[in-house]
Amino acid sequence: MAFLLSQVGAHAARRFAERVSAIGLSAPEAGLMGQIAAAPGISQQALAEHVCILPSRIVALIDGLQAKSLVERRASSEDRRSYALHLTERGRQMLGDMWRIAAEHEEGLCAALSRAERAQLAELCRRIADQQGLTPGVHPGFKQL
Amino acid sequence: MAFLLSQVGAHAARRFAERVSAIGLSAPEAGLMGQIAAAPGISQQALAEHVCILPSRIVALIDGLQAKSLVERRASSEDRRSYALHLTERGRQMLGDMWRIAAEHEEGLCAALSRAERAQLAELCRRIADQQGLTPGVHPGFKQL
DNA sequence: TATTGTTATACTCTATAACTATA
DNA sequence: TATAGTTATAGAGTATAACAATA
Repeated sequence: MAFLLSQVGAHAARRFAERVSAIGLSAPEAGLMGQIAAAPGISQQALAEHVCILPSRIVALIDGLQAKSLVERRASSEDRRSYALHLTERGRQMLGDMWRIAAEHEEGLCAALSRAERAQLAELCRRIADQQGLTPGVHPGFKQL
Repeated sequence: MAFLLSQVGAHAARRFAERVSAIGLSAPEAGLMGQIAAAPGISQQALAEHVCILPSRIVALIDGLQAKSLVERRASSEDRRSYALHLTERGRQMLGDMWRIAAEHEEGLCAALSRAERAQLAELCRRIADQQGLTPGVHPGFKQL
């Protein structure tokens, strides 16, 4: 059963990655944009700690998002060492597309289940996630150790 | 919800990998040993196709398992190009340990759920897996394209 | 002295193509 | 000519350490 969960989960992640690649995003990029939207002005270090990615990887990911004009690094007012990360207008539009794609993905993935069954599945997964200490909204795919 | 599934699934995979590493196996190695046990004498090509790993990666994985004396490559009687893969006696013992670890893992992962709820979760996941065309026992973690 | 962002580096995983020996 | 196994190689992803600017 643990295998089954892992199997379905990996399949879901893979299909989502395929879908968002259509708008030029990788899954980690999409996840990071969601986190920045949820905490505008966050620093790279704080973001790295929150999603458990190494700071060196954050740099590369933000570089990519900045090159696509989806995220901007603003100078922080308090600490001249750090940046305040924000989505650009284009980034916000892209995030909207991303959520539309996520909804389609969800619909496709759960096609075999009724609404009631989907709610039931969500509740069981949520109970496991809570008990296992998973941070809501943070994918363990990025996690060292 | 798709995200939740992927999150819990990735967590499950990660914890399993940590657990089997205690007996010196990686998760792909453990999976491959299970497949060989289920189809003794299978060739590397057939194995590669079945689990959707590239033949070149199979070579490296089987090299590793052979170096640990868990798998042996016997000469095929029909086709001198191909090998027939078998678990060694030590490999069978190791697979037993692996199943014990998998059972512990399952118990730990589902600690938040009652027996009835686990069965319910398994059934819902199985329905998704069937409808999505996932091969039972084959993890999409190894899958190109 | 410690911290933020960054670069350099290494190791694994994954993917492609080319080679060899058989068929 | 096609196939099984193999090798070489290149590209991601991930981890470590070290560096410059600032605190």
